[in-house]
Amino acid sequence: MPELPEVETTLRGIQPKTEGQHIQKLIVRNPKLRWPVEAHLTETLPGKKLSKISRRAKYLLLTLTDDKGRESHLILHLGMSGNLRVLPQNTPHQKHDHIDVLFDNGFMLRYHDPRRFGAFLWTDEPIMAHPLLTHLAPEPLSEEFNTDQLFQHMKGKTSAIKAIIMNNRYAVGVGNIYANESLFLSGIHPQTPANKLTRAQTDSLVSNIKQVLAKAIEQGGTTLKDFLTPDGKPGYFKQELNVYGRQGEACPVCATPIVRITQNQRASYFCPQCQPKPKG
DNA sequence: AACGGCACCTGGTCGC
DNA sequence: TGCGACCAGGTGCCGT
Repeated sequence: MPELPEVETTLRGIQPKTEGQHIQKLIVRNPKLRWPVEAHLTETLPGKKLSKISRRAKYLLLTLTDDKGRESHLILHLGMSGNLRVLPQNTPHQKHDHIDVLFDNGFMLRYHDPRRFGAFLWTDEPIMAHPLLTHLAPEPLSEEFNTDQLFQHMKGKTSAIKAIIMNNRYAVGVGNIYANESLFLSGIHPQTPANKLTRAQTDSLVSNIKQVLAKAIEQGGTTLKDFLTPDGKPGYFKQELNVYGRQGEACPVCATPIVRITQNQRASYFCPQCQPKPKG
């Protein structure tokens, strides 16, 4: 499910009933996620206060504080199929409900993930020094993600622009859906070598990435099949999609049929008229 | 150093 | 109805 807007939607949904609450119990039904959920967490976490929830790229960062004021962190990732919901503690678990974090207020945070590509990691080291977080590009909705820095990165890069904006080193939060949509809005063919983009194209792309992500957040993310917000509602951005999943349909701008190709084992969708193939 | 491909999983859909 | 092939919102890691 989750690109940045879905993670942000999840964050906003779980915050009200969990932030500031004390952890009472941790239940791990299946520790086999992308990395094993450490067994000691069922003893380590109870008693700590969930003092703050934040987001870095597609990671959710849960700051925990113990009774001596010492901080530690949970690093959560939803992978391809994960979601988090806040539920009353007596809610029966279903298939793929792998982890419950129970709080003192009677609610729990439930992690559900059929494909188990997600992560549930804990660290008491400085959070931003964590190896999963150090190499990440700036937040896409911040000033630090801008034309200058992306254009700089693209110099000498022969890989396709779509691969670049989906690479955590150069842009974060942009998954397959929003990569395709941003490139469409900027009229850039997804296979264009990064070093062939003009500065004006780069400027347009940066701007459209920001706009697409911001608008998707406003709409509660994109629900393709199984993404639900923590309230159990789907995201409404799907109706805004111009090209993703629309092969054969008319381009909303020029009515040319949308084309699907495979790039780096991922589907790319584009309008061959609005996004002309680069020369050479 | 840069790049492309693989792996990790389950489940839904499609064609035969 | 069953079965195999293929597809899916991510990303760290490995080999070239």
